[in-house]
Amino acid sequence: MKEFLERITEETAAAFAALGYEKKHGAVTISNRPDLCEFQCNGAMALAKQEKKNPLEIAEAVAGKLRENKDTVFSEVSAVRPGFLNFRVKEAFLADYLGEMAASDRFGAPLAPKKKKMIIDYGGPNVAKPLHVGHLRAAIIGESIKRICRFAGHEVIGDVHLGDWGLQMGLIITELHERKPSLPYFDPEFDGDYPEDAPFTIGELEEIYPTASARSKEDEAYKEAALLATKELQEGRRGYRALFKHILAVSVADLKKNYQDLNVEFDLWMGESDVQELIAPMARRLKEEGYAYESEGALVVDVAEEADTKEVPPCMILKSDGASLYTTTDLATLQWREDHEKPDHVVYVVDKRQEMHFTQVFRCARKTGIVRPETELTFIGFGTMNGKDGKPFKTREGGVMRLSDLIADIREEMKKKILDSGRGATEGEAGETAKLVALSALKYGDLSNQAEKNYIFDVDRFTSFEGNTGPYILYTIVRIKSILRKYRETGGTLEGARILAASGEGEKELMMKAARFPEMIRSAVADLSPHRICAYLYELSDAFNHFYHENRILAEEDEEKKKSYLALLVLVRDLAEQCIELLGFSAPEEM
RNA sequence: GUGCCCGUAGCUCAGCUGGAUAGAGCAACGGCCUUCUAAGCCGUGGGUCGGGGGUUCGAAUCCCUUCGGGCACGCCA
Repeated sequence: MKEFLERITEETAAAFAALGYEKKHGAVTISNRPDLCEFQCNGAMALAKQEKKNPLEIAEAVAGKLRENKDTVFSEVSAVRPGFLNFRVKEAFLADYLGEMAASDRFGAPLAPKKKKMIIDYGGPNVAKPLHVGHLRAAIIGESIKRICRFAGHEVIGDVHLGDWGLQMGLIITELHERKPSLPYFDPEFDGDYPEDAPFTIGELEEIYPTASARSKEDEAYKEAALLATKELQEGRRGYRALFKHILAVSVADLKKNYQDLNVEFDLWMGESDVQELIAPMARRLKEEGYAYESEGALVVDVAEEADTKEVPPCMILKSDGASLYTTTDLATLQWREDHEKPDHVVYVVDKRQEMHFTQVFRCARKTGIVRPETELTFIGFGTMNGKDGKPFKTREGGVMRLSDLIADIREEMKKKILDSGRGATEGEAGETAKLVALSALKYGDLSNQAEKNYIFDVDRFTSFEGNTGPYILYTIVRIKSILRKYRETGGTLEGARILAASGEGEKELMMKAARFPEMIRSAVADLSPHRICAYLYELSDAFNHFYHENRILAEEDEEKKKSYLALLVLVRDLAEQCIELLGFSAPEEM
């Protein structure tokens, strides 16, 4: 189905065309002066410049043409001062449009013209290290973008892309060796089966790594040992590979639990270690085919382009000591994806400070044919999460905050508020509701800011139940659900209910907001921008709350009208729940 | 040094391809609960859109310049 503005624009465009002007001048937009009109068209002014005519005369001619049409969607058309065309639409037309939306399984939202296979890379956690707030934005934004793309009709794979290779593994192995030297993993002579259970818990693992990391900075011999262990692991030493598998398994189980708390789900749990065997052949090929050459001892590929306004350094494939780096693994990962998934589009949701790195990787991948020429590669860089002081977010003690602690704090805060609200929730109910509300606070707080900008992470503000927050959105949905429930409980049925032409102002406002859902989705999909959805959701909620205070829905005596109100509520509830689903959280029945 | 991003109300942020009086939320103040969840609603006060030029009938929006802040610039990830 067509978007609401498209429908209206068809009519104005036809009027422009009938007068011998280009159709494009008929573009209608939402009014920025709601006191004067609902919609406006500014085309007459642009046209006047081009035709060297009086804009008001053109506007008046168009208005006249529009008034000739008896089946018009407009209830009011006027041409005003410099050359604006102002409109109001017929309530019945609006109601019919909403009826169509309600009957559509996707509320009239457009499907992407061409279905793509996409991979969204938005994890990046390190094995053996707890998730911290630095991983929060990638998870929240990436998850939402994944859902948005799926809603647009694409086939989407979410990839966690674990950091599971490198020195950190050697450090853990070395520290473990010190603590439990008798384990069979360290005995080069051992050729039996290693134990199935890991010789450590996630708690120990999370303590072992920082300890080892700190010690390696002071103890040269220790560091040497760690480097050696890393090398031996990479060369396939049997006991170390077995330990590595344990570390990975224990860590991944814990990560999954953490991501689950965020309502974030990955389809692919690949990591850097999975592409290691691709590196050597890849480097060899690039060298043989003349893409890569030696520079200052390292193997590099030039990726600078003539149009560059800044210097783009060569893309480094191998360090001068022959070791791989971040770039290498990312290229190998693209290679793996090409080989196994053949995606049409790969999207990276990563801290924006890594933009240069991805520019290099993308160019190198294209130049060397690691990806096909038609494969789209997109970098979505998000800004830093700062504390109230405007500096990167830290705990009160100045350390890095663990994600699990942050979530627990917010849940606790929410639970307290729910119990204090005096709505009679039990301890257990409050706890469950608090989980949903906490998630809405956290995610909405993040997504309502534009991803690419830095933002102030203010727990007090996000967990506040007032204003433009996740809890406010949920509260609005819960209110609607409550009314619908009450109606059902008193034996009401919505059989045959349909949305009638609005009779009140708040009602029409709400209906106009609802009608904008399809165009909002289109732009959110086009820009991969969850922030658009938040803005819409807030406006929709706001419009509903106005309507709610203006009308006593269940007490409405006109039965047809009451049913129409309720049908509208069903649509608004469904739209709002579709929106929060795309943002990655959900609403309780009561709160 | 080179390049990118940001600068809008006391605070946190919207403002789409330039349009008619720059919008929200918080904070402040004043109202509205015997009636569908007051976690709400209504109202009041608060802005030379960092500064200066320019393009245009019209600029927060486009161009130039300047100041202030952030970030990135081959062997970390």
